[in-house]
Amino acid sequence: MHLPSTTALRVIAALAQHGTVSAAAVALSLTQSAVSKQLKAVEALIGLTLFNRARHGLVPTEAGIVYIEQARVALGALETAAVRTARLRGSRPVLRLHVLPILGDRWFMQRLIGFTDQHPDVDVQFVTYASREAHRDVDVVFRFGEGQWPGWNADYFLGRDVVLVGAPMTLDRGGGIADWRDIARFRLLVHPQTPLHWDRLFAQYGGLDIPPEQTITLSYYALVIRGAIGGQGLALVPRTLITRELAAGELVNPLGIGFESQNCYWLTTPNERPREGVLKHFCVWALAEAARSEMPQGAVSS
Amino acid sequence: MHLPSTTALRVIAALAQHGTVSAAAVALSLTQSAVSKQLKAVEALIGLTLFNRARHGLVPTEAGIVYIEQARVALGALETAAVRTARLRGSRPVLRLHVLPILGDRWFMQRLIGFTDQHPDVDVQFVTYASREAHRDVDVVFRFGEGQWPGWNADYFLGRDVVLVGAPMTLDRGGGIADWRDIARFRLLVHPQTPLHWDRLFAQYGGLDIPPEQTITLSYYALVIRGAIGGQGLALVPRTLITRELAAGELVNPLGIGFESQNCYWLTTPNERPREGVLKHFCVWALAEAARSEMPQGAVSS
DNA sequence: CCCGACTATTCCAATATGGAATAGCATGCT
DNA sequence: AGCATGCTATTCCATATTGGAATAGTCGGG
Repeated sequence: MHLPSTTALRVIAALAQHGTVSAAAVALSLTQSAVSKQLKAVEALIGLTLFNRARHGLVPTEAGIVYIEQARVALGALETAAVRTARLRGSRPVLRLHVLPILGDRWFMQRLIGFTDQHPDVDVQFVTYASREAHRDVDVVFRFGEGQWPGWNADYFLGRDVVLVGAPMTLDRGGGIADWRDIARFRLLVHPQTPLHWDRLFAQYGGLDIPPEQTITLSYYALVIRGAIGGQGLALVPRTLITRELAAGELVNPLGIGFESQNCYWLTTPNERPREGVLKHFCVWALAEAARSEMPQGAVSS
Repeated sequence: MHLPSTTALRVIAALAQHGTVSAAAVALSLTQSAVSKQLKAVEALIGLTLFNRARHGLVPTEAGIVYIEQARVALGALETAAVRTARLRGSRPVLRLHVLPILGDRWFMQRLIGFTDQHPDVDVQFVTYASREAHRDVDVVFRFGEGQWPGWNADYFLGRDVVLVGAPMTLDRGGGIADWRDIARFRLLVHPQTPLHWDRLFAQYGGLDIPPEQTITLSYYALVIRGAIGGQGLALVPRTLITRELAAGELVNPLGIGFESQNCYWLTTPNERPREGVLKHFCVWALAEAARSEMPQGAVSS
């Protein structure tokens, strides 16, 4: 039997992550056409549909879920191989970063060049699909949580400042938001890893009951943001991840509603690996850059 | 960064298994040229040598060991994906076999057609690189051992009959074997999973001390057999695996020396999966075919 | 019923792949 | 030494695959 190509695997993973062919194409630096064909090729190979073509993008079928999972395992293995051999090669210093996809897309890609320009000798490697076990290979892991991980040194990175946003169209159509209670008139986009965000918000303002059918759960942050832009409903998103959209007016934050979240992004390094040399430079740079990107005035940039 | 192609991964895995470019090429149904190029491509990709070109084949470097391991993980994931989706497809009955490479190469490939001819509707799938965890996906696992696996139903398959063999050239050069004690004059090829075979043989005949430096340990059975054919020394091999070589005179079994091993190949099925329908047919067929292949008269075949 | 936001398809150029033949390189035998 | 042997590396070339640009098709919403 024929095996899928590695780009096919990347396509599957990217589709799962971004939810649409076009978005996946951008993420992979391919055209929509190429992605569409790769997907079709894999589906032909296994004789099953992997994604149901739904209204606003692709939804994995049962087979798709299985395949996505294994594609990630395979890609993870290749990443692990690359990282471990790079360490063996040891020609130039290697910095291995484990970055959650959303951070990679929305924060790192634009800014990392600032670091690599200063340190052209350093081989910066991204690890995205790695399993937990592969954490021992990396120098820095960016995590989402409350800042406590045994054996890891954690610094607040970004994302504490969570804001309520929606597309202008959405707000208009729903009659606008003049008071926080108006939120109840909209559909709410939920991210499974942070379902408590909404509860937290309502608690702050005094309570609000939203029936579950008025929420949409989207498996990736990227989808939540896209959904909000596309007018699916209101979202709660760390402000730093959408500075561009806020600046461009694609998303707006009515009444400045938001809160400080306990759950945010942290920069963590293994305790046993002291932050020195290149690693130290990187941590200092990343934390400074993150702080800068959270300052309101620094937020306006393409 | 570019990723290796999936054929490159298969090449790496096959090289690790067969130890030479040419043998790997045969196993993959490619030319030696193609395999050589793929290997070179991967080495260029990661900037390291994966195999040291040694006297009789390729020996993995440190980087090679890492890479081989991850290539197997990646291929295993793809196999798992294929198997699990095939089950979902469910168009025609699927039979998933986990087969050790040596059995696949030396026994199944030639005989399986006898089964598929009788059951053209059945989708027979091989699983080779699968992790232990993936065992739950398979219908039949061929294992090497003593026949006891909790939760598994085991039938003796083949390989009990272990014989001492060497290339005719080897035997001539070493002065022939007129008595079992003459074994001490030869180098012995050892397979790490069955190091006790030699002890077992010597015990049977009354003891013999072989200094360790007179042995060569080869990591795969395929290499042991190849080594014996190539004149590296004497080997202890299940007779069924080398019927062709014995018939062709490439290997000879002086004096008929050999013994019944406790460690041999077993056909096992999970207890919770009753042997019925296609599964039953396959087990019956495989066991009968194995028995037939172990009969001396049945042994002569190309 | 058209518009917008998608995905699928077609055509074509660029690239990668794999086979056949050949060269190169050690080793062991005479 | 010198040749035969059993490998791997390289070159050349036909073919298959890939990916981009443009185009067509699809679906839901105002």
